[in-house]
Amino acid sequence: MAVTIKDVAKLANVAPSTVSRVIANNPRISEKTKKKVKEAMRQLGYHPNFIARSLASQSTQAIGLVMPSSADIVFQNPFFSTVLRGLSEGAHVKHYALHMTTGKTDEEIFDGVMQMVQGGRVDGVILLYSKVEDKIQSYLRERNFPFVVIGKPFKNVEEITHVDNDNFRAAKDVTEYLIKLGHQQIAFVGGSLNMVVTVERLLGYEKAIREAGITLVNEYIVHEQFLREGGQEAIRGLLSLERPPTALVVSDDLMALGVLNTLNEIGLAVPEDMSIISFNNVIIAEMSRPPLTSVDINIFDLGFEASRSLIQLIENPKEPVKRIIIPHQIVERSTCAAPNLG
Amino acid sequence: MAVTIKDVAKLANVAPSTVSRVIANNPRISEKTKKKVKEAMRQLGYHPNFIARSLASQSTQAIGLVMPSSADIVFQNPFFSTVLRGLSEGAHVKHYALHMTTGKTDEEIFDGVMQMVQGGRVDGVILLYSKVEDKIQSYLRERNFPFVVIGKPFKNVEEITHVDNDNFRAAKDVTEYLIKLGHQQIAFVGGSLNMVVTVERLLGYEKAIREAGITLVNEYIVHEQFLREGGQEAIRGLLSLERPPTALVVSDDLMALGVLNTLNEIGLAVPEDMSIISFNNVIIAEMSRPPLTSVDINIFDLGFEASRSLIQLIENPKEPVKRIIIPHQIVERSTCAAPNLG
DNA sequence: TTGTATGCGTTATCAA
DNA sequence: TTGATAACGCATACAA
Repeated sequence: MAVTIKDVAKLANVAPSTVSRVIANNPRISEKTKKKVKEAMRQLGYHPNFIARSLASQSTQAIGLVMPSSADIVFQNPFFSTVLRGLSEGAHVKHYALHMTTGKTDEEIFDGVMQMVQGGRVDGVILLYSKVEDKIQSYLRERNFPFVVIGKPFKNVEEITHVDNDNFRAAKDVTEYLIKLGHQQIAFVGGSLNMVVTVERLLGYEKAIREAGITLVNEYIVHEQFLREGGQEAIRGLLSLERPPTALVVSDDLMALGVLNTLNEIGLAVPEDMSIISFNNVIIAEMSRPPLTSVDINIFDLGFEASRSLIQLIENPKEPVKRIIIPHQIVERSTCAAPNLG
Repeated sequence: MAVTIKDVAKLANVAPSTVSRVIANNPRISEKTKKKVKEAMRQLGYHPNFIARSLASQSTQAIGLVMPSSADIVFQNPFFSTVLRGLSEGAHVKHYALHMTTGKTDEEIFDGVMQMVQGGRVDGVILLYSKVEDKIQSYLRERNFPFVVIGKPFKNVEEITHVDNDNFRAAKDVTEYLIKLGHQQIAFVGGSLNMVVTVERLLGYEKAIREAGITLVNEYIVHEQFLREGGQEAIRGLLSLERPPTALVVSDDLMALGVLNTLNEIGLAVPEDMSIISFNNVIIAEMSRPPLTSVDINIFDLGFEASRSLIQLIENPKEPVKRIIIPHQIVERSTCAAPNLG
């Protein structure tokens, strides 16, 4: 058996409650006994038992992380390593631990969340993604359980604390950037419309197009799981239009990489024949050839701030709902140029 | 307050212990009361409290995950998303939860492990990497705490359950593959020698070289954090030798991508002027141009088996030490060819 | 087959 | 400033 508070108490000749107070750094305790107790702890190599503490104090000092479906290809995205880093560092500041739940199906994930929450394993939850219709968000709201979403909640935006980029604005910026370069035929290549981020970026794209007085072409809007072979048809479809686009707004770097490859196979040069701008600016953006012009959304900060906000929420339930917008910047590299008007 | 075992007991007109037995699926209980209790649980929406259960049963049903330093660039490697998936699915089978600890420095990470372990937050620990001198491994061994390492332990291999590839063999295979293609000047580009995996791969490479009767050239062995600009000098150094290599064994896909870019800038064609073969076969291996010939090490299985083994170890402390070797396969793509003997 | 009582290692509420 | 003592929610040995 491990050494407990009682062992320490015995050695220090005090009551267990006194030891507990020393641990909690209770001010109403004499320097002398504090020192005595600390010495005993050191001697015995005492370490507090989190489980017992959690049970007694009804708080775990742990944050639950909800990942997207592990079956989903987005799970492979370096995005998650990076948010995780931010999340972890944010939690670390306040000495919170990280508890994870994943699952293959939505059902599995939901069960995992229920277990974490009702099982009292965590004090709060962070959703690492935002879907259009999300049972989990409703569930947490109903139970009034502290949670934060990374991304924009689809419903009840005003009532859910979330950390997000202004994806609408970012997409608009990006599209205007292409327009300024002289492009008029700009296509949008996005992921699943079930993800709020895709919706936002699509809307921003459309807004920019409209504001520029360009007519929206339905065929220019494509949604695909764009990795590997899958994306090929979509791109070929785009190129077989009578007026094929001269530029692409791609919703994710990994997708953009797939697009780049497809274009390469077709024999189109980037940026000469086609401009591409994408989002997230993960590590491979700068490692692709040509290096991707991409929107840096500061993924690390997304995670860091999410942890911070959740902890605030946990420690002060009256904390007002917050919406934290992490800034973004276009990182210009080599995939955008003026259109080839040949 | 949440609904507890007592509430259920009251409603079902039984003792709390009876409810507890129903939960535990104790066979010594009549079908009738079991049904009655289950109905009461359903009616009240009862969920067992994991914390209380953990305290009483001295087991948490949670696995602790130790990641490498989040400051480290390897953290960004898609490798981790994939092991995580495997780990998660393996744990899920036996209803274990995942608890994470990360940190920027080795010190932080070590503290995190101590807290997890001594704080009783987890029943066992999985190390997601293997370093040459690792305080954490010694610590866990001393305390006789169940743990599994993904990779090969540097010390006490016979006494630590681990899940690994035969990296020595894989590197040997790969080198022989290049030799068979006709290469005689083969360089090795690896990561930090503090990682056991690097050491193993280097040894395999050397073995193959020697067995083929080729003399080992010290200048052909390079260790670098090869991402981004950093790798350039190393590659340029290699190329400025009087007899530059015609092929490269690169210890990681991401590194290989960096190498590919550098070669591209220098104006060397792959595989015509230089063959490259790398390890891990993460998603970007097939998305690079040209697509990388890479060793698939079945990352998912690495994680899956690690979870399984740890759980076995936890549930049966007498479980013998195991060494699980996950098979590997060379996936031929487009970065290897016969040397250009021009 | 079921109920009673005790303990798991803390925190927290009273008294002293 | 400190010490008893009762929770916290569940598991389990022992009784019945």
